[in-house]
Amino acid sequence: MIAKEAGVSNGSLFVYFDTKAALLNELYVALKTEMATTSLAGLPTGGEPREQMLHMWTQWLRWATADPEKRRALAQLQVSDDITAASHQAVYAASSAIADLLERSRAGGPMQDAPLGFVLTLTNAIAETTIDTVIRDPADAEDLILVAFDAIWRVIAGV
Amino acid sequence: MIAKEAGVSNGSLFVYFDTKAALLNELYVALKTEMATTSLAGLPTGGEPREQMLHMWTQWLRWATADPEKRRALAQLQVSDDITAASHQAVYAASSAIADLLERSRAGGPMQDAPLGFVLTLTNAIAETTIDTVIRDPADAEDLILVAFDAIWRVIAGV
Amino acid sequence: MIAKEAGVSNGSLFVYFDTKAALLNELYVALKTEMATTSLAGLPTGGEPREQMLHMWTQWLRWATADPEKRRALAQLQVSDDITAASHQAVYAASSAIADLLERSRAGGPMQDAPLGFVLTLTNAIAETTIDTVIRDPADAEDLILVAFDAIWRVIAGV
Amino acid sequence: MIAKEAGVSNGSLFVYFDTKAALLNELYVALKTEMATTSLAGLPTGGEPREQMLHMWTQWLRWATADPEKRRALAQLQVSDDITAASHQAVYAASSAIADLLERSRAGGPMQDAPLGFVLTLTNAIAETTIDTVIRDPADAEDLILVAFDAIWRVIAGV
DNA sequence: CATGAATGAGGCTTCATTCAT
DNA sequence: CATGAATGAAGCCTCATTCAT
Repeated sequence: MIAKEAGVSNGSLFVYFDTKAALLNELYVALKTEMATTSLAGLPTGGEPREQMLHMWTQWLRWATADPEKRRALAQLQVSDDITAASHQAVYAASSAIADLLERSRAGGPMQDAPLGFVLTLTNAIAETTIDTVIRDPADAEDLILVAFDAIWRVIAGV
Repeated sequence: MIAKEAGVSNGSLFVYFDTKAALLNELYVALKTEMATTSLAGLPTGGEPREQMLHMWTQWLRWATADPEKRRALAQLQVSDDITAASHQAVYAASSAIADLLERSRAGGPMQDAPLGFVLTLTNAIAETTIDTVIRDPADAEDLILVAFDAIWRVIAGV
Repeated sequence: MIAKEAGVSNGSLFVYFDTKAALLNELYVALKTEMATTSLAGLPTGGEPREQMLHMWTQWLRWATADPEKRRALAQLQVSDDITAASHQAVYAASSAIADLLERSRAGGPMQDAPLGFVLTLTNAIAETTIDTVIRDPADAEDLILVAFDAIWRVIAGV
Repeated sequence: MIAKEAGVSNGSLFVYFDTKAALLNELYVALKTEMATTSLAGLPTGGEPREQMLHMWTQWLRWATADPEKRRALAQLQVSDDITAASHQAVYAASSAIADLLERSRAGGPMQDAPLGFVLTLTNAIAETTIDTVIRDPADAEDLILVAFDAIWRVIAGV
């Protein structure tokens, strides 16, 4: 199915990926990296953490809701047995700019002593829940995105 | 594999479940229902919403962390194409007591106008993130559970 | 499927038939016997062979076209590996009255020296072809039945 | 069983045939086409219809009796639910030369007004009955084939 | 005698992978 | 490097049959 969708022969897949799992892992890392890159594009430098977070948040949700298939793929890859710890680690590394932003945002807040990885996955989980809700019912997307941002900000910064 | 694990013949599976998908759907609903029931067991009646939420939260996390395999199964079932809308609906119905508690908890707070379903899935997502983190590294479970509870409470009640 | 159609449990089938093949054989013999009996009912005694044949022919086609499912079942049973030589023999025996009629009909004709079994199966084949055609397109049934009778009579009696 | 007989792996079957039914349909059309082609090979052009029919008849029976397994396969395929209307149609189309011959043969005879398809299946049925009889008891094959030809000729041309 | 749960062999099909061209 | 035929293990499911109740 992947070969057909890509318009190549099934054999060609194995020229570039040793196994199916290898392909899935690369896809996973690529999608997550794309997501991180897109979310951080044009981040207002020198701005307040909250302003920067809002910027990232908006782009993040826009990216994911614009392409529900990618979102759906990620949802399944994230829990798949095929994705190795190395891939998860690579994603974590590719998210360092986001981690930095979270680090600055939580400074002095109730989450300042939690493991950073926890704060990151928490943010991720809230974003994905919001995305799924928006995809399922795009009616009040604008409102929901803001409500969700206030929520995540309360989680991280506490205000 | 399921048949062997269950100690019955493969054919016997199909005496009770018409298809593999039917089995998965029943399992999904059963696990989620068990989770909801367990979380709500012994809920202090007449207590404050926050106190009740904390009770639920604690039991929820205890249930999930006590049985990582169930948690892992749920993680994959939740995003599986095999789970029908009817099953998701059944789970939603079985979660009405939790929904009630959330409804009371968010009264007057920043989430009071959001769709209840969104608040429910958000709570779920935060819980699962916490669970996964605890399972992966059970060292500081106690702390993390409380930190996470404060976070979810900020999300819902805003304080 | 047979059990459900019959409104009994699957187990009950095996109270009356040792194997599925046994059931099919009994069904085959029963259907063929019913067909023979019906075809010969009210045969004008003392009439000319041609008159008797026409009588049989008409009733035969009527029986088969009235119940296409039985016809279809017979078509498949006839070529099934499950039907034993004994069953085929039993059908042959149950068709003795038809055989007698054929014997009288072919006397002095071009088929008088052929094996009687061949004449019988030939008659059968022509009847079934006619039946299938009538079932598929019942429009000109009356005409076709007569045209076919003339044909079979030419085969047997040669006129 | 088919794969083993063919000396290929089971999976290879599905490289060439999407389903088992597709294979059976192709086999059915191929066998019938082979039969038609063989029967008509070397047809004496410009001869009398009767002479041509006899030629076809002889080759037809020779082909079928020479390979009882093919005959047996056809007997079951012909009544199988797996064979589609399209396949039956394809066979009909591949039999057009036979149909032509039948058309010429019945001109002015008692079958001239019957549906051509009926005459075709009738001829087929008589041939198959003859074949089965010959296969079962090859002793007097020569005689039977001629007796049967006279019969089919009486059916079609009436003489 | 009737039932229906239990069984396991077998059937059709998919699919990840290999490899000769 | 690209292809696609070939493979065979594995997967889901059906079904004839058995047997305890």
